[in-house]
Amino acid sequence: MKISHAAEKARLPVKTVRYYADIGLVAPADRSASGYRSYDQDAIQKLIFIRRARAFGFSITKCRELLGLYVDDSRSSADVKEIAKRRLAEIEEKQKELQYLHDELAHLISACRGDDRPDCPIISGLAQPA
Amino acid sequence: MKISHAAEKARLPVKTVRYYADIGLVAPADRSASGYRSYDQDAIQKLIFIRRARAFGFSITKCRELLGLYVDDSRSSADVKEIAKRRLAEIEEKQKELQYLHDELAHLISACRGDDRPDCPIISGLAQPA
DNA sequence: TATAGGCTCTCCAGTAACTGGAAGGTCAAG
DNA sequence: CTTGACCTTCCAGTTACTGGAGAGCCTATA
Repeated sequence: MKISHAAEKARLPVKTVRYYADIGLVAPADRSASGYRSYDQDAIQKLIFIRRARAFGFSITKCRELLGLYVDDSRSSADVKEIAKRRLAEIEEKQKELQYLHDELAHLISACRGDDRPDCPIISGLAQPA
Repeated sequence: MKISHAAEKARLPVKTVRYYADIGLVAPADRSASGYRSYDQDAIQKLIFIRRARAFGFSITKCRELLGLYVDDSRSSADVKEIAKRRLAEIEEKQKELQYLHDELAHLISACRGDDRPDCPIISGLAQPA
């Protein structure tokens, strides 16, 4: 299967699939005589796996690690769980930050009349050192 | 005031302050005879403004825009409010995404026994095309 | 006065994870 | 035989810095 077909199956841009091959994340199963990358079912499955893991916010490095566990039939589920739990903690941290940001910005916005006059609590709020 | 002092006042890394000068975001008030950047109160205020806006997730481009409004005494508060509201909507969008991610990952984690055995719902969950 | 240290300068390269584009090869259809 | 859609490689750009090299400057102390 040529790259565009594989990319479509995995729902990834062709450029990205090529990039993943370049960095040795997901190698094509083979190359045609003319140098075209050729993907089989197994490679496509890995691409899908990566797309999903990326959507969960796992970095390429973590994806590499997870992919290693994915292909390793002898891995323990504890290893995977550990990585996933750390990622979950990161997500929760990000959520807290975002909530804080949201509240503060919403507060500034609600304090702003939003009229023609230059007087603006958002601007002055941002200028506060805190 | 030399750069390290200004950076400290604004609570930004020196490298970043220099970078902001390079990209024309916040220029130093002056240069010493030997070429050292010299910052005054006004420039520091702008640096603080930028740090805060960045912490709110405004991009450098948006910061430039906001800084323009910040120094422009004739701007309307409506302009600022519009930018801030768009930003708030983005934050809320991000929050929804993150919540979805959180729930799905938490679900996978809770389904995983986390023992020595290779059987792992997280891995198989990630391998699903959806 | 010499020197040591701590600052500052510029410039270059690297980060993450792609994305866009140029120049050129391949392949099937008409 | 040509057209057009695909494929290849390689280079550059994106965002917002960060690290480091190599060199200049400034001040305090021996």
